[in-house]
Amino acid sequence: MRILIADDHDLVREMMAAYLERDGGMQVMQANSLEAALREIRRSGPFELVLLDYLMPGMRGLEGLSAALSESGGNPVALVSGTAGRGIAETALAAGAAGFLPKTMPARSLVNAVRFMAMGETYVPHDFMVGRDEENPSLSHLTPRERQVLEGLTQGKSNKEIAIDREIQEVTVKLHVKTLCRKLGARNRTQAAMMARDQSLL
Amino acid sequence: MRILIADDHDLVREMMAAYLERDGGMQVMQANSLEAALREIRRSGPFELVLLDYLMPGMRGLEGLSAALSESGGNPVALVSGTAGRGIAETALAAGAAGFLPKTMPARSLVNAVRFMAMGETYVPHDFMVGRDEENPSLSHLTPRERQVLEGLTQGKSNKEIAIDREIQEVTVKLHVKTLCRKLGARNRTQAAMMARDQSLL
DNA sequence: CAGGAACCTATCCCATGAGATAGGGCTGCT
DNA sequence: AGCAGCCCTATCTCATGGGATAGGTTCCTG
Repeated sequence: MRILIADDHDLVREMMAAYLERDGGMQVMQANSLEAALREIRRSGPFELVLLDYLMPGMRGLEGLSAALSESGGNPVALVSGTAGRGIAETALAAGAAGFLPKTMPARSLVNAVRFMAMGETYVPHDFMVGRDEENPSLSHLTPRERQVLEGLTQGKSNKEIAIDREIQEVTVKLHVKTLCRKLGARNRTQAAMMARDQSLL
Repeated sequence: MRILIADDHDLVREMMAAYLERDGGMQVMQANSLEAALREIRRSGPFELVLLDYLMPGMRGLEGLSAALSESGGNPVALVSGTAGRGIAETALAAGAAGFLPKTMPARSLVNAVRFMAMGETYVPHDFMVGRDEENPSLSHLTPRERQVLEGLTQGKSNKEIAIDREIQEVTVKLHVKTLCRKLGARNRTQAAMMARDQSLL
């Protein structure tokens, strides 16, 4: 079985590769950025599974996932992350990911999960999706525009800057900021930005 | 050689343990939180080296490091982190850490680094500390008060709230915010907060 | 077609943040 | 004593953010 692991944390990636090769008998290729991963997919053909780290140079949220999906033409692509919460996981699956592997999962489940996904199934740890539904905002209730505005907030931009970026009026940005803060339970833009960053909502 | 790895990312920790046992011939104990690590140190005696993940339940910045250091009585304790920058590394070494291992380091260096630190030496990847000195703020130029205010900013607090917390006037907080933003190169409070969080300055 | 959802805009109002300027007090160092 | 650095405060601008209300569009779905 040929798979590709893309993660900029050399330590983690190389150890995962060693583990999957030794305990899973797989052939593992590696890349340390999204760009390198795409190049590898183009170069050495389709993989039975591609694992992408969620926080990696070039990923830009879930854009990288889409890029990898279209590049690997039908073959499964899954996300790996140490920090992202269910909000990300849900969005990733909706965007076509084959699965989501939190780094808090036990190592012994890894080989099975990889095999499972390579067979075309969708894998998410059971205990990862259950639990708090209301308690955890999970940004799933944010509209696309609100997400864009929130992205601007995380970059410390002013309403005016965001308005220019998105080509809308400043008042409209204010509206989105207000509703987005309400949905997230934040008292102001800074808190909203920190929550987004903390929970890796974006 | 007996070492202890404490990391809440089961996947990463278990694979590191497997790697060090197989390729390094070491005996590796594990813990998934600071508390568990301290318990393990007390229970199964001193280790030749303890590896602590920087972001782990109970760590509270570098408090966890100090706790582990005093608990393991003279034996070396090192930090591992995927996100922290040189600001943290410097502070950690100053606080008595035996070394700092970024997760971006190559896996093959790991065994050597561990052996090195277990012998009482201090290990930090060379390419990690060099380079940008001015470019990277590293918060070392912030005064104690400014750090406290920055902490408030990362919690999304208003100037008034911070003023009450620290028992100073609101105007004074504004002054600190202004100078702190200048030092960090941030254009506003939100950017300053995000920079602090990004680089794990706090 | 009616209703909902998401989006956009406008106009007010008040609170807050950002910035400049000008002090005074304290500490530690030379 | 003089200086520098840090901390605190005051007063005064202007810009920005936060919030309410009201009304408009488009698109999709029952």
